Amino acid sequence: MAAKSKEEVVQEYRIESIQEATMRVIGRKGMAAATMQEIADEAGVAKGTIYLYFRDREELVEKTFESAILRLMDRVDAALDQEIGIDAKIRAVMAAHVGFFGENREFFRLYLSLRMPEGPATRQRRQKQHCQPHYRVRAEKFAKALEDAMDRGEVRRGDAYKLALFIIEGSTAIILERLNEDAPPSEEVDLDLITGLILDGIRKRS
Amino acid sequence: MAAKSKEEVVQEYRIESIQEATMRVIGRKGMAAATMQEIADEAGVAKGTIYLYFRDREELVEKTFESAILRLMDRVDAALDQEIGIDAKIRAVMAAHVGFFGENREFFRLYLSLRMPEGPATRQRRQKQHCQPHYRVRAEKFAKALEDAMDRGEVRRGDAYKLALFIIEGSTAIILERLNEDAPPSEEVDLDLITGLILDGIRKRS
Amino acid sequence: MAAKSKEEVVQEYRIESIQEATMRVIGRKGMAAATMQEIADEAGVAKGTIYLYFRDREELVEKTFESAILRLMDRVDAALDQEIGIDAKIRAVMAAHVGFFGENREFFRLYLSLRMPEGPATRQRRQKQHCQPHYRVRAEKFAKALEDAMDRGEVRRGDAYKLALFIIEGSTAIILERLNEDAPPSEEVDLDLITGLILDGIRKRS
Amino acid sequence: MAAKSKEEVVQEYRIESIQEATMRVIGRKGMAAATMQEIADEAGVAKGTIYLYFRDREELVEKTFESAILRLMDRVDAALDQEIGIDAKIRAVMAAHVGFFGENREFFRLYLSLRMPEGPATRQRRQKQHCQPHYRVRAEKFAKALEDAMDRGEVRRGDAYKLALFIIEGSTAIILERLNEDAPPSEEVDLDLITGLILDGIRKRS
DNA sequence: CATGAATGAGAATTCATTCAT
DNA sequence: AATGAATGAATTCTCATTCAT
Repeated sequence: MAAKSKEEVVQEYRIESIQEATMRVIGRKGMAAATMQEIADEAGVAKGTIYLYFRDREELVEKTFESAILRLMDRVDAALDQEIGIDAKIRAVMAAHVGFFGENREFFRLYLSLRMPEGPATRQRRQKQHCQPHYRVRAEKFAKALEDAMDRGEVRRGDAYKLALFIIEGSTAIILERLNEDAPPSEEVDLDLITGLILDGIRKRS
Repeated sequence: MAAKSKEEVVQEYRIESIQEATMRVIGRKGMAAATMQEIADEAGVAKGTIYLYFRDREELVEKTFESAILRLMDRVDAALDQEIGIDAKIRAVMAAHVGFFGENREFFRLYLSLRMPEGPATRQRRQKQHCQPHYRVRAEKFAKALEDAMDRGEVRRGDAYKLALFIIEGSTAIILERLNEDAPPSEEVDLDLITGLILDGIRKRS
Repeated sequence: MAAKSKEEVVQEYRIESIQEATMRVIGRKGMAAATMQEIADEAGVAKGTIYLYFRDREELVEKTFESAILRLMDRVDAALDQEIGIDAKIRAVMAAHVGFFGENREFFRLYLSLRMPEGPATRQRRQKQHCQPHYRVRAEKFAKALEDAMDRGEVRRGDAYKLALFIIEGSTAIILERLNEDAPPSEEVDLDLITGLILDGIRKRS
Repeated sequence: MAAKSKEEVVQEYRIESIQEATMRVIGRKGMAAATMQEIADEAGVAKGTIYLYFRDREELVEKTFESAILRLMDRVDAALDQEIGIDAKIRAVMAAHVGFFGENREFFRLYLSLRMPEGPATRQRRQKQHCQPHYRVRAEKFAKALEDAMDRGEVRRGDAYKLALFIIEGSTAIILERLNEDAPPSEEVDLDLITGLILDGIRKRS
């Protein structure tokens, strides 16, 4: 059995604590002001140690972003994979988002900095952006669920990918707003708002 | 008549061309990699000249962002101020966005970098964030239009501010996606998609 | 006879007001922080105008220093040229210093920056130091008076030049201290102190 | 025994060699023209290394000045603390000065730049002037010795602080003159001159 | 003559990255 | 493997000087 050697365990632990430190520091100072030194201090390791596990700052940030977003996507996948109606599915996906960002508030800044593709010709100083795929992957997964619902007649036909983009970004805006609110309403209230909006729009119907 | 002296004209021209250069360079390289030197080169002036018109890099970026966003908001305001139903109004607002971003593609990166409040404790190195207000102002204006529509019975009652956030961010995602598409569909198609989604949701109705 | 043309008068007036401005700004900000812009503003002329009358910053500062020190030296010369005993002469010289610095408080900083030879190999960025001569000239004039007094038997024989240096710098220290005192004593008191020290030393005699 | 760890030794060595380089460069180029790059080159380290040991240029210059002046003051204190008559004491103090400046010729320019309080409103760009105290402290220590001598009847009563200023600055002038002389006389000759002048003045007595 | 916008060399400072211990 | 002192490229910003108007 894949029994991890002590070295592997230590290694994984290091990687994790460095990534957590990275997220905390970027969450605190913002992407541009987060220095390797401060990240190292936060992680309780020496600056040089970081370079044993990550090629450079860019890779560190990217991998940190990726591993967080993967955890988010795991939750979202779990929601999407359920055999439930599109109503419940959307609600579950949104609940996954709300829960994740609530538990990982420091991820916020990192997410804002890297979530979107930066278009062509980006590869400069900071940010060489191999991250773009995730954005698409996430949207595509959601689009797939929408297409299934379209097939089942639950949802009107349309460009599922763009709908997915709209829904993800729109709901993210609300979720991030929650983080800034002094007294956010219960999750239920915001979830109702989001799912209601997505499913039925804002138009009043008799 | 407020006849502008020659100096004022020249001054305005300088400011404009520097801001345009700023937008182009940030559009090309990204916020972090855009250096004063490259902006100066792009604008065809010396580095020092920029400092005659802007206190420092921060003010340059901020003012550049602001003047662009003001142009966007002018268009949006024009759309919102029309005496038309919420359907048409939303479509007009979205059309304003699509048009603006289509004409100002370089603004994209700058917009992504500065549009959102960065939450508490941001005031670091770069970005003292006087930009935040615009984000809220824009959302609030839109929220006001929604509230009016609620009063008129066109729209279901709900948290207008959060609805506005959702709509703005969601539609922005689609608009930005257009910029990356090799062969974007006609504006009409995307506008139909967006307004349809906002007004009626995705649910299929018999 | 040398009737000054209007142009010459204007020219002299310009030079004078620029030099006065230079002294005031250096007096206020210190040598290093005094910029051409601020000097121009203080003088009420454009930056470029200064360069019509002075080759560069260095020449401006030097000439400003020189013209002030020449005024000081005129007073000192007047004191030295009197046909009076060395006691009275020293007192008169010191009175000239006290009076001059009292009237030209802004000169203080400039004086501190330039008074002394800076040794070999100075010619750098700021300060190419053609000013050194004055320091020596002043000391030599004073030394000449001491030598005369030695010849007349009023003063013990010794290295008149070094005595002069000692006396000038020592008394300057006291005079500058006056400028910093909130409530300086009457000039007479400090003059008694200085001349007493120079002439009779500090030793108590029966 | 406070055995220093190797790191501490290395650290102290670095600090010392950077400070020595600072003194040499300022001695050679003058305060204003001494750049961090040249100081680094002179010290044989990289520019960045200096910033590991000193916050900024100002702190570097200040600390360099201070540590030199402290060494001078140690010597002066040793002279002042001796239980000897004022004659011998003054001579010893002056000998300390002569010796120190002879051994630290590069300190000269730094000393000229920072020794004196620059009067009110100095706190500008360069020089926040924590250096002022030393000037006063040194004068006050010397004044204290003079007061003791007054109490013992060796010295006439008078404003001890101003006398001290006079003596320090006056003798410094002579000592600095030595540094510029091609063939300075023996120390003894100058010391005789200085102490004679201070104690007995220049007046010839029968 | 006077102006002041424009210039660009040059200075301080930061920080990702390396490498000897 | 871990460290952290050292590095130096890169960046921002300043300001003396020039020159077209």
